Amino acid sequence: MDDTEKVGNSSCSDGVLLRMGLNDNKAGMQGLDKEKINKIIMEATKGSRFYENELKKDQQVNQRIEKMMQLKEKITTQQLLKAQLQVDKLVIELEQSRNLSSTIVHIDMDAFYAAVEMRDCPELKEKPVAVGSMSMLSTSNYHARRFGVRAAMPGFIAKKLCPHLTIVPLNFEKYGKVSKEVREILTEYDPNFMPMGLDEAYLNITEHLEERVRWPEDKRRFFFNTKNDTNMSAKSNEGGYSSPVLFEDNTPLMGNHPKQRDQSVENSVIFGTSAEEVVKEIRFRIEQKTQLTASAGIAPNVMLAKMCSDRNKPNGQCRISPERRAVLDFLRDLPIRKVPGIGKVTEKMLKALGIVTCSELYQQRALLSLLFSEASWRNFLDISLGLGSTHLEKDGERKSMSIERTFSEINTAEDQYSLCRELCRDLAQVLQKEGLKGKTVTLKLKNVNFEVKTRASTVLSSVSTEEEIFYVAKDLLGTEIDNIAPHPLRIRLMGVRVSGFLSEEEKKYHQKSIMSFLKSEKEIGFLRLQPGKSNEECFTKNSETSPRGSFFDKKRAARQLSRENLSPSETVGKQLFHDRKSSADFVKETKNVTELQNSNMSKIITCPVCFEEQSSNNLEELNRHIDDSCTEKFSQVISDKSHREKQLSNLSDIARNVCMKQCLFPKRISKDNEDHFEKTEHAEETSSCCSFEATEDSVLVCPVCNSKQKTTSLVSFNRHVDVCLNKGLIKELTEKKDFPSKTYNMENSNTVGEYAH
DNA sequence: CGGATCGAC
DNA sequence: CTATGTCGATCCG
Repeated sequence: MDDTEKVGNSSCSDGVLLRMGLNDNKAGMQGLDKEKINKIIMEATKGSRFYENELKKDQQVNQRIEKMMQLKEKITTQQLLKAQLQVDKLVIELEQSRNLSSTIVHIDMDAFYAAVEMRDCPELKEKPVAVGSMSMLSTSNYHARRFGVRAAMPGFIAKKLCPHLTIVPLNFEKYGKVSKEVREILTEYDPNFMPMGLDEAYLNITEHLEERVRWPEDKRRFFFNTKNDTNMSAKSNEGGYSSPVLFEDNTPLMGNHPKQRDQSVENSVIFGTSAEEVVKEIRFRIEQKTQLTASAGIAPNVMLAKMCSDRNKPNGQCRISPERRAVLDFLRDLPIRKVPGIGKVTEKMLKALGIVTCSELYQQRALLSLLFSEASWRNFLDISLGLGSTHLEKDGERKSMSIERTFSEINTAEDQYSLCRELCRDLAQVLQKEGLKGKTVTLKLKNVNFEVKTRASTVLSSVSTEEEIFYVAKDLLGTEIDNIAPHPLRIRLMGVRVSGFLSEEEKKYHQKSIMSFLKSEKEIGFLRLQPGKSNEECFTKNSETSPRGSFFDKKRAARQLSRENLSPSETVGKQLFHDRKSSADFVKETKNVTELQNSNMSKIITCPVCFEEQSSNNLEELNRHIDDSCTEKFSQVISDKSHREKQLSNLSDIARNVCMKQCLFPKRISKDNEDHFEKTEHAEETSSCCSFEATEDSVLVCPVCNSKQKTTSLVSFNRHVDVCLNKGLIKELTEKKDFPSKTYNMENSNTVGEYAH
């Protein structure tokens, strides 16, 4: 959305509020200047709980900056030199991998929600308009922006800035429809285009361009929608901008092709075959179809395309030609805040280091590699080189699903619990619609002082129904209520999230193991932990002898849990208030369940492991089902292998193979004498799948320094390998005489890049 | 794993 | 009166 335009100047200590107000004020136009805007905002804000919290957050950021500056002081020129060598070696690699062959387009509808509302209500056309409510605005039109009215600003403050502002409530259904119309156009240019919200999308038009050169003119001819003509020209004048005829942007619409000025058909236009022409065509068609304008960016990668579309909005487009030089020129004076992924906080931190533009980001690359995490400074480096993804990766599987609501203060436990239940119910509904179950439930609370807390709990088996989610969430909530007692918990927001879904891969693995399990006992020899004995015997034995933390203990815990959870849903529903479960209560509940089971009432029982409702109330049958579920659960544990393989993919190539082998076939060089279950010994010999369990306490050898690493986790092992790799790299760089040929100079280290100064 | 934070729409 | 809702990523303990 073009109205999400990043604003903010958070470098000054009182910058908290500035981010809401800054606005270029076109000279001579009706509106307010920055100073006035900030004054009004400040008056409306100061003293509020919200403001106090903003100040608090701001101080936290300042502390982070202080820490960073202290770290910076400790850096020696030696360290900086080493870092420079290391980073610049990487720069060379990155530079070699630069790929300019794709054409990525970013389409961004102008002030989308506001534009739709204005289109549908001519009354609004000449007025300042915002979409949202008195408490929060989603967007504003350009007229309103001149008063400092922007997205993410509460409506009541916007009203103070601009008393004539019309606030239109959100109407997502309508925006969805319009969005769909736009997408129908986009899909013709890239069937795999990637929508980002309702008003933005990325397209990879590389293939389209290849085909298009062979297209006859007729395929590139489009007609004006004469019916909407008047409407349309009014539209491109949105907010009083005296902009022009369609496509009077940076380049003339018709380009140089003589044939493009086709007069034979009065009300049609023919577009050329270049990327610019394609994008003009897209914008033309969008406007003809929806009466709304869009801005666009064309560039060799996603990041650049996004920044590019920002350049000439509204109703304009911009292209970075696929040349290294053009990319670097574009970036040279570009403020880092314009870069997607760089927000208010990062901007402020970098500003503390004197970094404002992308070229400055490049100049400080060595320093940044010492002050920031690997992921961060690598990202900074990519940004300053103008590197980004050259294709559109379809987003992966969903990782979490959540729901949250803001309300006026709620401070009684009773209301809080019923609210929590309601959230769980609504969440369960959408969760089940997508057929998802997750193992982690997170409760989010925001108190009346705007302080946010999250509390999570991971359970053994995936949850998805209202009851299951609430069962976990209510305890999290209870703990928070208890923690603050005797004060009441005064909240203004509550949210519930479920995460930890089985990935598609895991689902398949899971399914497969169930299938083979059901198919025949013989075929699942790998599951059998002790040859010659049945699985059941194995499980029972281990559940008695295995050390704490094992799956079998968890199973037992699950059974315990089941006694609480087995109560039929109505009971669970009633037991909710103030049930911090005194042991007496617990006994009562348990007793109820026992009675229930003994009686022959036909109630629905929920399996504590798989959480499926069981029609039978025969205890034996139920227990058998629970055992089966546990077996299933066990195969899930095995399938965790794929997780670790994913982690391994983060390792360097050299390290990965070694590590992979060792993880799959761990060689136990030494081990503590405690906590070894027999199971793993057997498992190691019989199957690599089971042996994975044993990896936790095995010894890995660093593929770089060859020393034995006793790891408790792959993460720390990875860290060690990384350190070793870095050491090796520095050594290599300092020892090699032929590389680099130039001497590195701290002050002026532009040996690789091309930024001036 | 859990919690906080950042950033995007 | 009155400062969103949802999601993914990352960092740290």
